[in-house]
Amino acid sequence: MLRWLGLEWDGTPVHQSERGDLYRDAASKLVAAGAAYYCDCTAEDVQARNKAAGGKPGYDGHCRDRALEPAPARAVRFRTPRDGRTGWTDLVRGEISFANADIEDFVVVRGNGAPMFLLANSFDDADMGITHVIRGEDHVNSTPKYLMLQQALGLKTPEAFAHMPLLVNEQRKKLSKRRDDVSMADYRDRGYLPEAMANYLALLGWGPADGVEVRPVEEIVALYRLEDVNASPAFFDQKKLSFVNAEHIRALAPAEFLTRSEPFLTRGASARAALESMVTEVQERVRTLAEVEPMIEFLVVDEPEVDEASWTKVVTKGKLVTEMLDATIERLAGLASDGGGQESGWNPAAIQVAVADAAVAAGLVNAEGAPQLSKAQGPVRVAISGRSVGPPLWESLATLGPERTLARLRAMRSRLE
RNA sequence: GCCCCCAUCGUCCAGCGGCCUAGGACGCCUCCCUUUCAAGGAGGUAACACGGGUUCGAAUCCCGUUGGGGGUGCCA
Repeated sequence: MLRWLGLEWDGTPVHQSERGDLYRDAASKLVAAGAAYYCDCTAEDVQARNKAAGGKPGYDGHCRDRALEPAPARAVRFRTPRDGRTGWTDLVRGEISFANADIEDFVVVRGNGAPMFLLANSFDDADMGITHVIRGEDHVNSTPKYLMLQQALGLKTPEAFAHMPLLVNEQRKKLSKRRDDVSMADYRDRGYLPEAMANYLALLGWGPADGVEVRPVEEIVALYRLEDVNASPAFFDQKKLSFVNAEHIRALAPAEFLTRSEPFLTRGASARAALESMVTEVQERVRTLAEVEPMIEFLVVDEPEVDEASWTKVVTKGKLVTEMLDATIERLAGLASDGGGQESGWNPAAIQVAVADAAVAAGLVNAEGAPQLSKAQGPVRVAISGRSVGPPLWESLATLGPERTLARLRAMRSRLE
């Protein structure tokens, strides 16, 4: 998924599950140095004592000076300094610091011997030579612990931290897996381009100085600076994502658009051929790749499904519908038989002329007697596609071909008897 | 509760003491173009949370208030 987004990584992945011994060793060093200690308090014990003490949460340091020996079920806790502060300069937030006294003695290795994530994380980062720790704002509070651990272990701390603004939903709550659409795979499957995704995501919390928001990812990479990221949470706006996606789709070379659309075509070669015949028309209209097939479906299916709303709008409320259909059938039939059955006359320009003629014959004209193409095309469009909106009509008819076009026009005409 | 962070149009971003009668983008609305829909063009709608300072001068600096978010596990 990172690769889909165009993100690469250095080195080989490190699996924390295979490095348990390393973390336990580190914890032992901590204990030996007096920076950590064994604790046999259960969660219930701690809770009970806290309740008795007035209900304040957190570990009370019960075992801090008991000098317990290692034993099964005994956890290792880090001995937090009682005074002083721990802080850092955050690339996006500036100076942040915590009073050490506010940080409880946190568990580093569980009673069952399993190291805690925080220990593994801070150890691995130093071990792998991580220079920049870039993560969500929700990690701010654990950063002092991370720092304390590395310092106590004598490890090198990262050059810089950047705590990015959280992405929030309409309720202004942090995006969550359960509630919100956060799956990249999902966006990919819904027809969003990876470059559009990367582009839009970069725009949350940051903006290019020149104000050009939609642009190639390489440019964003060149322009992006963590120091310029703002610190307030950002709403993930699907509407704007759609816009950005549409822009990136339009920026594609037609051949590339075709290739990218391929996975979304479920109707095989005929769908591909249909799309090929009117790529640019479709490309310009679609906001996601998932919208491609519905737009050309009428060219592929035997009988297009009739959309109720379209029928009502164009047929029920329309005027001179039967007249228009009759006249159109006549002209197009003539056009189809022109040139002794050759299809040379069946092209968008000729079709437009024929339909315009039909409009005049049907009486769909304006005050000057010119054909009202906008009204005239309605019945024809519904007849061939079942819908009142779609790609340009002349091109659509040209691609559909005379036989199917006439058959559909006649079928609709008979429905109106 | 305690700790940390945040606060400019509905949304995202710009603004980092005077150029701001606050700019751009998405959305929405109007008009133009137009064979529908898109695209494109021209307009419009709409914001510096509040209160104190500092300063000749604050959206910009400081303090407080309010509001919002995040964190507070022997979860990752």
